[in-house]
Amino acid sequence: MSGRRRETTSGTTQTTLTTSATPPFDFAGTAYSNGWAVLAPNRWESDHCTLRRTERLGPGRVVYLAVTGDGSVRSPRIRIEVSHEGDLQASERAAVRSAVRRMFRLDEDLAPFHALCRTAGSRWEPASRGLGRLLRSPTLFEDAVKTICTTNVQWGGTKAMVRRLVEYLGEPGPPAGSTAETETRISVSGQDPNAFPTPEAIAAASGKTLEAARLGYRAPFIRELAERVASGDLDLEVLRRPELVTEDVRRRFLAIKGVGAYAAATLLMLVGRYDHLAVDSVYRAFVTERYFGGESPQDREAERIYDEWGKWKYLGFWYDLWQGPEEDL
DNA sequence: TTCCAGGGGTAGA
DNA sequence: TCTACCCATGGA
Repeated sequence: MSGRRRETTSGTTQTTLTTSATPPFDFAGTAYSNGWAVLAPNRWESDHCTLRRTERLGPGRVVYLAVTGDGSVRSPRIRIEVSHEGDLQASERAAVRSAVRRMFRLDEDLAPFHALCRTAGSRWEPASRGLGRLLRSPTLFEDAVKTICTTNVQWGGTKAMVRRLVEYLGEPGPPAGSTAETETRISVSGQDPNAFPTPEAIAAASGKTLEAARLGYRAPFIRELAERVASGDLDLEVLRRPELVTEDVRRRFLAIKGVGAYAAATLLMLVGRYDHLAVDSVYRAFVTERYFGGESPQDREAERIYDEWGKWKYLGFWYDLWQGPEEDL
């Protein structure tokens, strides 16, 4: 990890940090892997292969991140440009590095999955070259709120709900600077969004504010989740611990109101457990077309398609979907 | 207007 | 454990 700082004319400072990833690692294939890259406060610039994000480091302390890869698969490095006011303390640099490493799963061992891909046939072989690290959020709270916002709604609705939550309840970052580099950022990405709202902010939101976010029947679920996390009644982060039994983690996800089988499987994926498939309309449509000749199977039958992937079945399906239905079986 | 989405909660069997 | 019904919202 290294750092370099540069003053701008607006009082905003840009500090560049770098961190490494264990090869094989595909930066773009990780950042733009599952849709999370376009849910606020993330935004994906495909032209520059850059993931941007507004990140809250503490009360009144919000920074902008621009994350890029160096294109190397074998000795990959990640560059994090932090736009901030004042000095970026050592603890804040560590927090930024930790957030990015968690988002890109840089400490997750996918070697067994990649090994499976090399033996699963030509369709999956490309995934062994650094794919399968599905983007996630710095906190499990943010991931849980976003997952609930994916239920029973089209993707455009999910994006709109999350965008409104961020706009109405997130903390704004510092005003944009005026250097050429910063102006490039503005011209490319538009107005920077707020940071993702804290559990406390959502718990304390007025009824009118949540109503304006148009979360529909999800609003009381998200409110209750925020209240439980803010009060300390629910510690989501402990569910990331690898020593926990997957089925216990799943039961604890299912105990969250608004989380059913689909959302629990999604959250398990987000904590690095791929044993369960998130069977939704996308899954059903894909396997119906690719494996059942267009005739809708029962869910149990549909799930058996990926049995051979064992504890990696979520990623087995994810890459199958990524490849699309066209290729011959 | 009707259907349904990257479903889930609840009641009743 | 299974089914039926209901749940806001918005796009097609």
